[in-house]
Amino acid sequence: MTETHTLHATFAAKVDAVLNALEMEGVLPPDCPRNGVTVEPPRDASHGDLATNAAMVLAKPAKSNPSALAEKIVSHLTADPDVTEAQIAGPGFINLRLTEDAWRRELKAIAALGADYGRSAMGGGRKVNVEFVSANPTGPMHMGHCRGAVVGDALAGLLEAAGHDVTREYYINDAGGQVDVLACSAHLRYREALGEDVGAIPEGLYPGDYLVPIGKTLAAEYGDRFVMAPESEWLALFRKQAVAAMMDMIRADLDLLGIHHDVFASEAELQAAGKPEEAETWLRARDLVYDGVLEAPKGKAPPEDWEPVELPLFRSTQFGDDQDRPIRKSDGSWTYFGADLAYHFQKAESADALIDVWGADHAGTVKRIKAAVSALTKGAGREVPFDVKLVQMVRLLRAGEPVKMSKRSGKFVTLADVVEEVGKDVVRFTMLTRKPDAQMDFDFAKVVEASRDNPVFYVQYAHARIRSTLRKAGVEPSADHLDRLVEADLALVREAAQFPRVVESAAQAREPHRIAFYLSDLAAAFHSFWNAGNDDPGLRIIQSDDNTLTAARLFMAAQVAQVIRNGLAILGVEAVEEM
RNA sequence: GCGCCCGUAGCUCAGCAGGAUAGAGCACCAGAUUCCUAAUCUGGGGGCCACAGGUUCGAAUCCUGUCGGGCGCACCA
Repeated sequence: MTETHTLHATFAAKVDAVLNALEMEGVLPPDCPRNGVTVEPPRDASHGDLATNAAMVLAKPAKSNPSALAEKIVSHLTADPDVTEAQIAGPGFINLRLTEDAWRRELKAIAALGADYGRSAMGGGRKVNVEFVSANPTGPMHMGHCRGAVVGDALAGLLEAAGHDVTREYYINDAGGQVDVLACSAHLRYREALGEDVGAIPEGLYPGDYLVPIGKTLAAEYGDRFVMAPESEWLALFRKQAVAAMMDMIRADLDLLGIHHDVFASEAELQAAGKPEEAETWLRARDLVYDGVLEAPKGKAPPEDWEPVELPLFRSTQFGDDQDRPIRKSDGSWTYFGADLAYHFQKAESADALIDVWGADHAGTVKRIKAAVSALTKGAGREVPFDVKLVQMVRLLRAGEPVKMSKRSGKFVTLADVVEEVGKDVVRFTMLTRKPDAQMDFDFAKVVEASRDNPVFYVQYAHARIRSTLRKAGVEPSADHLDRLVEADLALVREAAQFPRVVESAAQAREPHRIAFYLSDLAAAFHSFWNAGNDDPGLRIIQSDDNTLTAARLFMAAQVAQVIRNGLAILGVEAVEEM
């Protein structure tokens, strides 16, 4: 816990200590649960620096009323040398005002911790597996994958910052029908590479040009031996090579976004290792899998080829799902779900918690997989918490007009195109400026706009302003005379000092977008401070006739920049030095 | 028909697992540049938090129902 000596953490601990003392005095009952107690800045800054709801939350268990309990808490808190004022307000809030010195010390703490300021030990080194992207290995990444990729990676970064041991994982769906189609498409390109006129790519195969180089590679390697050969001779081979080539492309696309997975897990290898059979045997032994016939879909006209078939079904209805779900197809091969439950069980063996980041179009499958993971891990004697984060679709716009895409022709906007046009940092930050479960628009024109309503720019601009001032000042930042700082400076320090608790609460909620919103707030506080220097020259950072004040201001500003940099780093965005 | 997500200012969205008078940006109106980046800032108007009940000291937040929008509904991943 060495890295949590920040002001917010310190005061949370102090309130906790007061509650301990009250417990000793018999005011509070022993072992009273305190999870509802918060210590955070009040919504209205005029109320003070910090506020706690402890008296309201604990009044009932203490068999007292909020204001009476608050009085007792306040009498302890006023004894603290860092507290100048402790007042009871509203229904029982306790508002604290801290000494200016406490904030000056926090400024030094930011400097001392540097890039580590904001890191937390909250996670206690728990192992969290975050599976994200997991795009089918049948082509390059397109914008549909982008948001999940960024949100997943930023979530992983956030959990790391909050003290978790994070594994970034990608599940390669290399065992289903789609990769057979890929292999057939590659075979066509292979024939084409050998000089055959294949004409238009038939319906049902992947038409994209990206398969042309695969065909050439296969032609160079195997000559014409597979041109007339039956599918059974080349399918597995072509599938393997095509998938490998697709994964190289996908890895390159992810690299453009600065995303690097620790583990790439293959569905085909999982099946080859017999993992789904193991899971099935286990589930059958507990009557969680049985052979049954599903009813035709209700409400809508059933598909033309629908027919009742007996399949091995997982009892997901026991866990709130609409119907039981097949784990094998009628030909005996595994369904996606059948393999996926075994895969999640495998992941759970080496993790304390699992998180999947999925596109919202898979929302309908959340219940069954959560049910299966719960059943399997509980059955193994160690239930592993499992969370599915759904990210909504992104609508691509160009100056307000939807960007047209045609799936049939294989023409879609690739991730590489977008990154090339607007840059990695813009893509990443923009994807995090909306909570993931709301649809969002991504407008090529707006995201590169240099204005207040573009948060990417706005935050970067604040950082660049500070850095360029530091370069131009001609005075070294110094903490020697922080007593020269005035209220306007300290207001900025208070905002910067929120960072550690923002990281913790964002990590707890598993919502990286909160970091992005906080950075916008901090940037706004800085721009406001900067412009205050227009009206009052005494508030400018550089005071040509006063080197000690300049040095103190530079020190303060440098720490604001540090916090912006640290926040951006969690999101995987680089801070710029100038604009 | 069923399930999931969503409904907050004219527009785009926050709202920190129930807290104080619901916030920001855009747009609109009025202002600030002999000065470290005005690519910015200051002030103003603008709200039945879709609607109706419920839970409690207290609800935009939790529960139920209604209305409205999006997505998904057999061996596709």
